[in-house]
Order: sequence, then structure tokens, then C-alpha cells
Amino acid sequence: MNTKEKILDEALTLFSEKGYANVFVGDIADRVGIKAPSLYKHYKNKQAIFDAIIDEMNRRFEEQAKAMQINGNDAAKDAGIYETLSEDKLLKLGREFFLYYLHDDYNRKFRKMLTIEQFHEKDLAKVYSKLYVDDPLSYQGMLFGFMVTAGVLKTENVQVMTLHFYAPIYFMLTVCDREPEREPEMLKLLDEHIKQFDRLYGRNN
Amino acid sequence: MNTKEKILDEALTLFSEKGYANVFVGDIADRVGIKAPSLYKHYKNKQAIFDAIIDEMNRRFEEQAKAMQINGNDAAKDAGIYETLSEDKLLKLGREFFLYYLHDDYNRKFRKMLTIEQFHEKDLAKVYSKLYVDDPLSYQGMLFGFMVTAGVLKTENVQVMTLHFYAPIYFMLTVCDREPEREPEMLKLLDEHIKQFDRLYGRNN
DNA sequence: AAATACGGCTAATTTGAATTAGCCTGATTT
DNA sequence: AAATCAGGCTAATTCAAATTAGCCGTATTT
Repeated sequence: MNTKEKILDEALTLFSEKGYANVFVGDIADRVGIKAPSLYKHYKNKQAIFDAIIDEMNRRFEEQAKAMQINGNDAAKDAGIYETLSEDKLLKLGREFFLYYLHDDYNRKFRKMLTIEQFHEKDLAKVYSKLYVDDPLSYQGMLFGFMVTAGVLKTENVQVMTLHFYAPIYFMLTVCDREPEREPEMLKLLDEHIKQFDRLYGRNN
Repeated sequence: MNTKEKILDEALTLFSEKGYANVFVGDIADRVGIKAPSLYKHYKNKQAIFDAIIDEMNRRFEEQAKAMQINGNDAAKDAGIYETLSEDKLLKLGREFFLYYLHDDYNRKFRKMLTIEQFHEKDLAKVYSKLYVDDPLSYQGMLFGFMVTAGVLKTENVQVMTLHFYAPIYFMLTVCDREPEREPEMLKLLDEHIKQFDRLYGRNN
């Protein structure tokens, strides 16, 4: 990783812990192992570092979205997996999603940074809602839609069903972001959540 | 409202929009209608203003908790209401809770401020989790517990049942905090959520 | 191998925000 | 009614953080 990338990386770490305004250019430089003025060889100013992080995030998520489309036009295939839904599979799905979002450094830091900065600019609010509200609901909603069609889930309002699956996961994620020591507690609760979701919505019970 | 209180009020408004670090002592003074140095006649420094807000919040919530205990040791009575649970009542309960938390100025501003500042100090994380995670879950859990005993709700894991009721409400609250224009959309979804919750967990259906 | 670009450094410079000093007025106390 | 206090103001002061200037060695290009 070259210096320019390292700056973004360390800046994101700091922004996610303290928020933009509480991070000094010198702090970032320290972590990178250079002096503050040297940063300006790479970025016009502090704001440009922040902007570059947002750009990089957009790049990554578009990439991911593209990858999803490939598997997603094959979404029927994806859904095929769920035609034979079992509690175990649902548990695996939920846990994987949860742990990936929680432990993947880039995701976690970026989410925390947006949490802090979301009220600062309308744009950031939009990004937050897209990433952590609308995209997950729409993707999971599609999957649950297939499952309802396939007859493995009850024919309830799919949008609400998705909310019932996702909102608790989101909720537990925010708890862990705030108090990482509660992760074990939340993992246990996550399992209970999914099992009960399956009992309530599943048809094979 | 005297100047000293007005300072807290205006400071909270600003902190909830921009976060502590982005608010200047002069901004607060402007809104109060005095000059920055005059603030120091009332508070030692900027941090003391923030601290006073937290203290005031603690005072208010303790007061509220006490009021709840009075009605809460009569919690059986509270629960009595729910022994004859109907979808309408559940809807009313959910909407009232949601709209109160959303529209009550003090609640909304304080919640937004904590959202921004939660990662800054361990104490604030604790306060956040108490107010928006553990207290609501514990209070609503108690109510649902009574309802299960009274036979109006299925005998599922009450902790998870409470999570299934509360997490979506919390989730929609955060959406409205971030994008107030989505309130109508969320209110509609709130109703659907509660109706479906009732269909899933209610026994009289 | 000269010229140039790159990326680091130290030493200013600038800026802007928090806080302090010290004065003034009008109310309250003694 | 003198003395004190409360709470406002303007004019410093302080200080920290962002940014700029300008130097220098190394690597790359021509």
C-alpha cells in the first residue's frame, strides 16, 4: 500500500473513531509515519482526504453492486438455494451477513464514520440510507419474495417481512459498533432472532 | 426561560445538528442573543455547557423513570389494558411511542446529539445504549411478558418478541432523524409493521 | 549525466476560535 | 444611599491547527 492509500486508510480509522472535526491533519500524518505538511503532497487539504474516502467507498460499493447483478440476474439461482429453506440455512445467511458487516474493517469504519457525519450534509444522509436502509431491504426483499413464491415462507407483506428480518440485525450491529464487548450477547440474540423468525414465517414448521 | 437555560437549549439544538466540535461558542451566543464572552458568566467553558446538557438529561430521565415506577408497580394495571389486546390498541401504542420520541424536541435533539457523539466517550455510548436499547427493551419486554401470561400473545421467547416489535420502530426512527421528509413513508410502514406483528404473535386471530 | 519530478522535511504564516481582562449599568442587599 | 452583584459588552490574548514556503535527497526521465 503506497503512502497515498495509507493516508486514506489511517484517516478513515481516525474519522470513524472521533469524527472529521476532531481529527487533526497531524494525527493522520503521525499514523502514516510522515509529517503533516507532507500530506499536502498527496491531497489538496483535509477536506480532500475526506472526499477521497467517500469516492473510494462509492467505487467499492458500485463494484460490489455489479458483482451482485451477475449473481443477481441469476437471482433465481440464488433463490433456488432458498426454495429448500431450512432454519440452518437461514441462520448461516444471517450470521454471515452480520459478521461480515461487523468485522470487515472497511465496512465497519465507514459505517461508523457515516453515523457520526450523517447529519452534517444531506448527501451523507442519502449515502447512509442507501447503504444501510434501502439497499439491504431491497436485496433481502427480493430474496424473501422468491421464497414466498417458492412456498417456503408465509404470504405476508414481503416488505414488512424483510423489515422484521433486517431491522433487528441492523439494531444489533449498531449495538456492537458502540459497545464491541456486547458482541457475544448480540450473537446469541441474533440466533434467537432468526430461529423465531423462521418459526413465525416459515411454512415447513 | 432564563438565559442560563436558554444557553442549554440553543446549544443542544446546535450540537444535535452539527456535533460538539463543529459548534462555536459564538454560534450559541448568537442564538441566545448575547456575545460569546457573556456565556462565560453562566458556564465555565464550552465543555461545561455540554456536561450540563447531559446532567439535565439524566435528571429528566430519572424523573420519567420514577413516574414509570408509579404506574409500573401498578404495571399489572398497565398490563390489564393489554389483557384485552386488540390490533387497534397495539397500533395506538406503537404510534404514540414513535411520534412522541420523534417529535418531542428534547428527545429528538438529544438522541441526535448522542448519535453523533456516541463513539467519543465510553460514557456516552453507555447512555445511548441505556436510553435507546436496554430501557425500551426492558420496559416493553415487561408489557409483552404480561400479555403472554394473559394469553393474548403466543408463548414465544419474549425477549426476541420485544426485539421484533422494537427494532423496526427504532430503525424507522433513525431514518426519520436522518431524512425527516420520509416520515409519511415510515408512518405507513409503522402501521404495516404493527399489523403484521399482531397477525404473527396475536392469539385472537 | 543533466534535468525534472516526487515526496519528504523544518520553519514560517495564517486563521479562527476559546477564553480572559476589565469596564459599565442596572438591580439588590445591607 | 453606599456597596455589591449579576450579567452584559468590547477589546485583548492565547493557542492550536491548517496550510504555505522553500529546501533537499533520491529516483526517473530524456
